[in-house]
Amino acid sequence: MIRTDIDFLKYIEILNQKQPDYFELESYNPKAIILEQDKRYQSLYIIKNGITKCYLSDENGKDFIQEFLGKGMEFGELEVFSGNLSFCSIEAISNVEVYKITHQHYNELLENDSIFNRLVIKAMAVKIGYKAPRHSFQQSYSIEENILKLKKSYPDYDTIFSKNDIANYLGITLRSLNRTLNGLK
Amino acid sequence: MIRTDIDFLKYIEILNQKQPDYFELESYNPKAIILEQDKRYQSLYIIKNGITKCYLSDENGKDFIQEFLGKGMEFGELEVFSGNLSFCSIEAISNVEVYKITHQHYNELLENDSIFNRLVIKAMAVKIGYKAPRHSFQQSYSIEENILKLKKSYPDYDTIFSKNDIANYLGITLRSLNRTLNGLK
DNA sequence: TATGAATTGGGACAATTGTCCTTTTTTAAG
DNA sequence: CTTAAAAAAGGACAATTGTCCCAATTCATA
Repeated sequence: MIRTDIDFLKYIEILNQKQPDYFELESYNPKAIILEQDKRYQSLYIIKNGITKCYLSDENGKDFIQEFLGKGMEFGELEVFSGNLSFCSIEAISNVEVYKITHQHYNELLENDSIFNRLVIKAMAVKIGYKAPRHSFQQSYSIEENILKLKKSYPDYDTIFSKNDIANYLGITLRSLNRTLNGLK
Repeated sequence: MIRTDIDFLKYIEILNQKQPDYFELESYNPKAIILEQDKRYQSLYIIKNGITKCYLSDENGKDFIQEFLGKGMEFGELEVFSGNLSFCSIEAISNVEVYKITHQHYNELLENDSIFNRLVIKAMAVKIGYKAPRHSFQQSYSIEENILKLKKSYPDYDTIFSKNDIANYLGITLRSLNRTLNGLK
């Protein structure tokens, strides 16, 4: 549910010591929008601390939460390769610290640092790999089974996230979430 | 709906001329399983020709089609980085030709050929980028809207794919698909 | 061309989930 | 401490979608 990548974070912190001019440390309060959908950015981010949500908003104002991102997760990196506008928004849930790096510096690292390169590829492979099973499960199983699964892997999920976020993560309405939670009691 | 990556395919064919010992050309008939979920592989594939479906099967035997893959799409590459068993199955829909390359050779190319490296990263970025909007749309909109969207981008989708595949792609039952198609007539 | 298998189509009903509201509870700010 | 706003909870009803069938059609192959 909350993705992390500790190896990547560790390596970023090593790099940050070697080349402090590559990274900028930023802080955000809960509810701050760090990255906004459909905007153009020159930089991307790696989470040093805290939890964010990554979500898509559609024209009706409905949000679809893709994932919750924690330590070591990067975001805004896809735009380096596609050249497109950012295709999701990132909002801080807790207090969040991020390393910010420009596309240009990121590209330099990718080309000149093979360890960095490998870590980035690996992170992307993981991102591809976990999405499909989740969406598959969400579509094939009932809301009840989805909540039970969530509870199993994150017993205290309901203390960290709002009901609304959980519903948006599961792709259901708040009403359905409440109803199902009642059924479980 | 049918993903392709022509730039990547072109580059693979250039590489194949330079280093013919890296690639093996294989052919499959419709319905052949090229890659099977939960098995271990030493090689991965790039599609030279034809259409395949990439799907996950759950324990109840339900299939969830992630994508249809066409020219230039690679599959089985995630396992190079994760070391895990294959997490989806790939089945030929039309006659299919693929380039097969071992994990080892693939890794060598990644490390020594920066153009190849960049194409692989780009392909992964695209894979990450298109999944989320699709699943978001599928969850937020009615079956009818999903079918209309499909028709728009692939007017002749129903001549290429079976009804069952379309239903599995949309994450709905065959019954629901038929009902909705009737409503559209 | 006969025959069983796969694919397509749809009726009837049940279950699930969403929509629209209203109420209660909690939170945050003055 | 008061008060407005946000979050949580849930009633009533409607709409959507699934389940379980069975019939018709097409396809592949002996």
